[in-house]
Amino acid sequence: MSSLVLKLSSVYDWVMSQKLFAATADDPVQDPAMLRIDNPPVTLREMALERLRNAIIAGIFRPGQRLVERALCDQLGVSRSVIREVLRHLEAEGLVEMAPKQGPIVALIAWHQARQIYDIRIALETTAVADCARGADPDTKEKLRTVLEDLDRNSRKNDALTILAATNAFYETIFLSGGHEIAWDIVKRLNGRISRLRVMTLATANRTISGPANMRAIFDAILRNDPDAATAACRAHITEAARIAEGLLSPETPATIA
Amino acid sequence: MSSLVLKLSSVYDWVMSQKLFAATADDPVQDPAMLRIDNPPVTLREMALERLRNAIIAGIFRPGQRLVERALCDQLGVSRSVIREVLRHLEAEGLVEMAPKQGPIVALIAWHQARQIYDIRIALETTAVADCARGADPDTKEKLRTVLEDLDRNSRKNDALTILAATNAFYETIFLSGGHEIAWDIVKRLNGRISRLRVMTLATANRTISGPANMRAIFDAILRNDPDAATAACRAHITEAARIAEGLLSPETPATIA
DNA sequence: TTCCGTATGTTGGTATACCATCATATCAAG
DNA sequence: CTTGATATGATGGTATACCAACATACGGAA
Repeated sequence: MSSLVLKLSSVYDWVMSQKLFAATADDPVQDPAMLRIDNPPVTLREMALERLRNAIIAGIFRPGQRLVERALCDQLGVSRSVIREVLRHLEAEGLVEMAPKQGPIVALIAWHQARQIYDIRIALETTAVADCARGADPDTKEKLRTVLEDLDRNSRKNDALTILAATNAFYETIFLSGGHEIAWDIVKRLNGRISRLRVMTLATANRTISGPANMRAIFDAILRNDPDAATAACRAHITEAARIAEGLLSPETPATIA
Repeated sequence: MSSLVLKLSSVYDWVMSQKLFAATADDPVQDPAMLRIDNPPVTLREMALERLRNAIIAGIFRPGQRLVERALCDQLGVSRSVIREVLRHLEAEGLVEMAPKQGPIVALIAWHQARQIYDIRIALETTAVADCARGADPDTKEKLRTVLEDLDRNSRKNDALTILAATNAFYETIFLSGGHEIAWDIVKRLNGRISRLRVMTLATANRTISGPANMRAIFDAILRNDPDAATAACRAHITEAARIAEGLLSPETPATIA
């Protein structure tokens, strides 16, 4: 770990690949603002933020691990100003905590918190899928179909991070189709906080089977424009994930996952 | 506005009054960790964060207004490092946006976003009040009664910020009694983003009447341990607030409230 | 009068320097 | 062997310096 390096030199392509700009660019057909030159002022801070966030979510930095500022400076190749501003952002996101007298550490997650997160996801995601089932346009349905195909392909390879990305794409499509950008922001943030749990959950054998099955049930309900069925399937999906997560986390020490 | 000064000198008492530490100190009876000395490292950054956040929520800085870093340095009496880290935090909270080529501005709120926020609040708050109604202990009920009394007293004075604080205390009690700390964090943050709307909504005459009435209906339902009635009353409370807010915001220019 | 180029001042982005504090190690006294 | 005091190294908190880029104002030329 001491040799970990996350250099930012020549990461422009990487940044571009992260569709950082999806939030600002709408459908080119409808949005004349698409003509904007939009030379994106990719700042060091933004790059470092994405890097560090991904590193934490991917588990490169373990929960509870100290994030020594000067060490991060070396690893990322930027100054402390940048690192500290990034840490403030991640702190507000809940991914980093400030341990008293110690400085920043990767946030710990207790089961009673994870459970709340799953509950909130149920509340927000069931609303979103129901809305989507009520009025999904053909484009959305087609997109969901494509995402599910990707998921099926990838679920066989059992690459947790890839599956996670596909799952995110699935729900992102649902949320955004119903105009729930803010709710999606919240869910994204919450998912970041339980990312380790999600990876561990996916590693569970039966999860790679029933997870996609549940999502297909949601998809079918949306195709049939059946909000109630979609809600039920969504609730089942998250509830099951939460149950698996509880089995993984609950027996651990009283409040943390290391 | 140019003479605005938010000096931090000798604000220790103010900070203490903000119950910054409520999150770290639990019930002293149950929590032996309460014995900790806990010399709170009140950092300049934390003070500046609270100050600036409150200033934005209170409307001292208007939506869309530029937050020039060096000017804030003068107004708050701290260096740019502190200001910039605070701005990062507020940016992650959604209270501040980074305008391209311009720097930070107070976040604008469009009605289609405000509407989403009210919808999310309905999802989260109905869940919380239902849980509270299911298993509220006498202490919680007593606390709610006290808060409602405060509200009645203050609602006559028509001081929007005070009423807002009492309303927050009401819901905070409900959320925390059911162990929904994370949901309450989310709601708090969302409320910050629509704080102007909330103040304007409260200024509406009939709101000062029906708002407390709705909250009393929620309270009564909790007293009777009637989750369904509590849910309905809560939904009515938020829906009504949203309707008033829509009337205030919707006729405005296409996407912002200034 | 209009248009264009230059100069200037403001702003955010970045890096670095300094300081108080805390944790740890070392060592001496009991 | 244990306890306590001192020294030292590391860490976060804070302030400041420097720079590139942008916006604006001004002035001259067509």
